Amino acid sequence: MQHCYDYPRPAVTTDIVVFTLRNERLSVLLIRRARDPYAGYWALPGGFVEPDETLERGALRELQEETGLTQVYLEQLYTFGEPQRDPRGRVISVAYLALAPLEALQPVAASDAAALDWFEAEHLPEMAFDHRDILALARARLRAKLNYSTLAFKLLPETFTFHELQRVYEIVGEQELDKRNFRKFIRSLNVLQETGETRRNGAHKPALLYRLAGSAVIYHDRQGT
Amino acid sequence: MQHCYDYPRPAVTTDIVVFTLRNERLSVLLIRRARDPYAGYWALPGGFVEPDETLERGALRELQEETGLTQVYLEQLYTFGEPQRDPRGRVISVAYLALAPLEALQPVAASDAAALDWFEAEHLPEMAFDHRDILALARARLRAKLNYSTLAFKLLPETFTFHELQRVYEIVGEQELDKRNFRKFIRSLNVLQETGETRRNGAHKPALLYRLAGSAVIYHDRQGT
DNA sequence: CTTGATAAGTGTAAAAAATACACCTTCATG
DNA sequence: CATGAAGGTGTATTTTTTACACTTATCAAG
Repeated sequence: MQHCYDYPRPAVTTDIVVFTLRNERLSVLLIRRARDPYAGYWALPGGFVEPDETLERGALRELQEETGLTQVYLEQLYTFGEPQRDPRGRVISVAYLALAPLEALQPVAASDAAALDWFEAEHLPEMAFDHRDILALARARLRAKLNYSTLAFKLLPETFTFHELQRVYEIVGEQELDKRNFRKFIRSLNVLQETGETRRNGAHKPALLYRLAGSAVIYHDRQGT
Repeated sequence: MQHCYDYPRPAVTTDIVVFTLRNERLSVLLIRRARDPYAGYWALPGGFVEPDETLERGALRELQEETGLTQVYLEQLYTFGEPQRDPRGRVISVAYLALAPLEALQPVAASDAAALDWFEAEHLPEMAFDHRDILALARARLRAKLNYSTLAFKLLPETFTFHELQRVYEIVGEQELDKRNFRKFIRSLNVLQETGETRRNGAHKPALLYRLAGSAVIYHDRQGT
């Protein structure tokens, strides 16, 4: 069945940049393209938006279909619309930034795993379309928002230690932080809740476990995107 | 001539929130809709993206066609894609934030002026579609970016006095600022260039005129969108 | 069960940044 | 040439950020 319009229309897709921390590295989930264009190259998960779904639901659906992931934090990143970005024709892509702890990402195995892999943000393979640009923007955005949002927490499981949280800030922010000052900074956000539990982690004092307070807002200080 | 595709495609439009300062108020340019849906309501300028133009060029073209404006600062704001946002069918809109000094906006008179008007951001008329939401987001974004960007300068003509710049920050930020501290803050950005000129403005000391240094970056401190 | 190794957890002093605040300058007008 | 009005300037105080070192709880090995 054909769908006809009086004027030409672009195709609209979503592309999702899924970041997680693996082996203390910021990593992104990519799919190896089986067919042309860019056969053999790696691409962001994503696909066409369907008529009755919101952009965000479309992104979540594509992510589920292509990677099996369902439990991720998602926010809109930017819309890419260069006329020549896809050689097959005009394709406008609404890019999303997704974050999740590695634990939430095991469903990846559920799908066609051969074509799926994690890459360190520092060591990307040859990428299809303008996906390298999209990824670069996602990374810059994530890094910028670290300091005035609670995005970092989205890379951790529900409960976590102070040190784990600090590592997120250090890895994403690409700089080492002072332990005492970091704790002071986080406490000043007033978003931490003690769980009462501890985690024994080796031959030393066990660490207290925290969770993000349910009432925690995403933005603090200077609000913005 | 019909354009046919194997799958349904949404229409893609741009909508542009043009802010300026008028009578010491943050104001936005709206167009009165002549026909249904939302006949008689006010809407943001914008329209369909053409096959061979970038999203940004499309936004600039629509702005020119509908309002006569050509000299504005433009940045992408957000993409709105709720399936029901337009009763005529699926329309995805890439919203842009535009800023310009009132002086650059006289071309407004060039177009069908009867249907065009400025509204104070605080006193908006009944608006079509989800344009009120778009406007609210644009306003929040502008305000948030004041403190870590040079967006405020985009609301001023090429040369301006310190006091005029302060008024921009006060009006957009919705709070009064201390004169001496403000000057210290701006100087610390290192983006001001003295023109050597002054402006006589009444029975008092004339004000020095400045311009934004050509090398000035948009972002300072914490970079981000 | 004592000892040593390891990461967790804590406070204070110094430096930097942000804030509060008042008077002199320059010009136009009468 | 006196007056009124906005332009322009510096310093002291408070707040925030940074730098920095020792004690605590646990495990493993002797």
